[in-house]
Amino acid sequence: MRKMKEPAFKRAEPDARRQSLIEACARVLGRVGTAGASVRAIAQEAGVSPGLVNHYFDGVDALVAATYAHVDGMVTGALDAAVGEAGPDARDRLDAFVTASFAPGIADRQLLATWVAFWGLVTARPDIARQHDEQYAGFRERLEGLLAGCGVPASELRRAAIAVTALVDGLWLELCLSPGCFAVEEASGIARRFLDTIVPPRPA
Amino acid sequence: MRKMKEPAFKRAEPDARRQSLIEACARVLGRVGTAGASVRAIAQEAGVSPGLVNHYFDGVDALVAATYAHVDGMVTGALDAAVGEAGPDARDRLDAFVTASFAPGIADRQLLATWVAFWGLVTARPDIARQHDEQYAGFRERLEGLLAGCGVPASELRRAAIAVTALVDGLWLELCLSPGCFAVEEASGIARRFLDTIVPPRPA
DNA sequence: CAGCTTGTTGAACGAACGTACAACAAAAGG
DNA sequence: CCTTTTGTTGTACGTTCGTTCAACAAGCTG
Repeated sequence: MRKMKEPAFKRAEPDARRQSLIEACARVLGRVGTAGASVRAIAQEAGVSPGLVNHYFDGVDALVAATYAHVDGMVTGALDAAVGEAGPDARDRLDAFVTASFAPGIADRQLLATWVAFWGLVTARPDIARQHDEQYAGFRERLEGLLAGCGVPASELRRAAIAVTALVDGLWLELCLSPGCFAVEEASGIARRFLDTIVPPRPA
Repeated sequence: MRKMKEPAFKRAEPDARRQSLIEACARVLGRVGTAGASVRAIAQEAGVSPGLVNHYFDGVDALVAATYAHVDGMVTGALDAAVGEAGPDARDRLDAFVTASFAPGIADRQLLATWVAFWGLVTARPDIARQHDEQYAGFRERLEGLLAGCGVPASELRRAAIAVTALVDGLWLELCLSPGCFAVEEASGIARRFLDTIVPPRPA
């Protein structure tokens, strides 16, 4: 029987390889936390050699930033999908948005690890702080659209979006950090009740 | 002129030394972030030799955990002081509590750095997760007391405390991460308005 | 099949890390 | 003043880190 010489490695398109490194980074962050997310650990998780990380990213920080952007995009996609499935009613769409924020896979400790790693860079790196500003503004803008659809007056739109974002983020954070403290249903119940206080009642 | 031989170092009581190391750790975390908070950097900040850190703490993680506990105690003290200065009215005291959460020195990026470093340990270390559970429960309990004083019924106390904590934490977090996005006054305004919706109106 | 392009490897390097420990000296007691 | 105690030092060790780069091979081209 002839021994087939297997290829030592497979080539990949730059974008695909970048993607696989990002996903490996997210997995490592979720498993061992910020401290253990070294170039070597991430490369091993992705099944490639350590040198490849520096070939695609300027150091671990840049990879973490890219991972944050990617995970943020995934979350945004999941929330948009939930809004899309909610039907035409504006309030139903808003409720779907906040409820999906606490769904399993979103309110997840492993996901939080990516956020925490990113926040850890904000303190010392102005460019990372700017990236956070932009993505946070994007999230708020999305929420402003949903709130406007529910009849929140334009003059209060900004304040309402900041408030809802803060409440959802705070609930999400504690849900990730202390999953046993309160249930997902409690979180979405609290958020919905809060929405009742800032959204005009729907016409009966 | 006789040259005085200055002492090469000064001894300190164990508690005082521990305290100075904790404060040095907080300063280093605030300046260079989680990644740069090494044993050597913290020891240099405290003006002592590197070996002393391991003499008082079982590694950097334990020091970070102790720093978190210390900073949490300082914040609690500041909030309690604000409540104490607020006078006898229950609602005034509650307002003082949440307003003080956004005061300069509390909503501070350097303070956030300690929190982020601590959160980074929660993912991988169950004992750290338990410590977070306890301190978070303590914060919530304190808030439940203030809410009860305002006439929030006992059956809703738990839910209300979770909600207020989440909103305050969410506002505090974004205030630290993106100080330019909205003002401190906006944050406390949002929080007070939220309190109006869960606290029974005071008797006129 | 030969040649070229380039994604990928893996070792090598210096720097920084956590840890341990023997030597030292400051403070206290006699 | 001498002895004891112990907080503190500073070095040394082994490990792990990020980074670099010459060599290699996979896959395309002709």
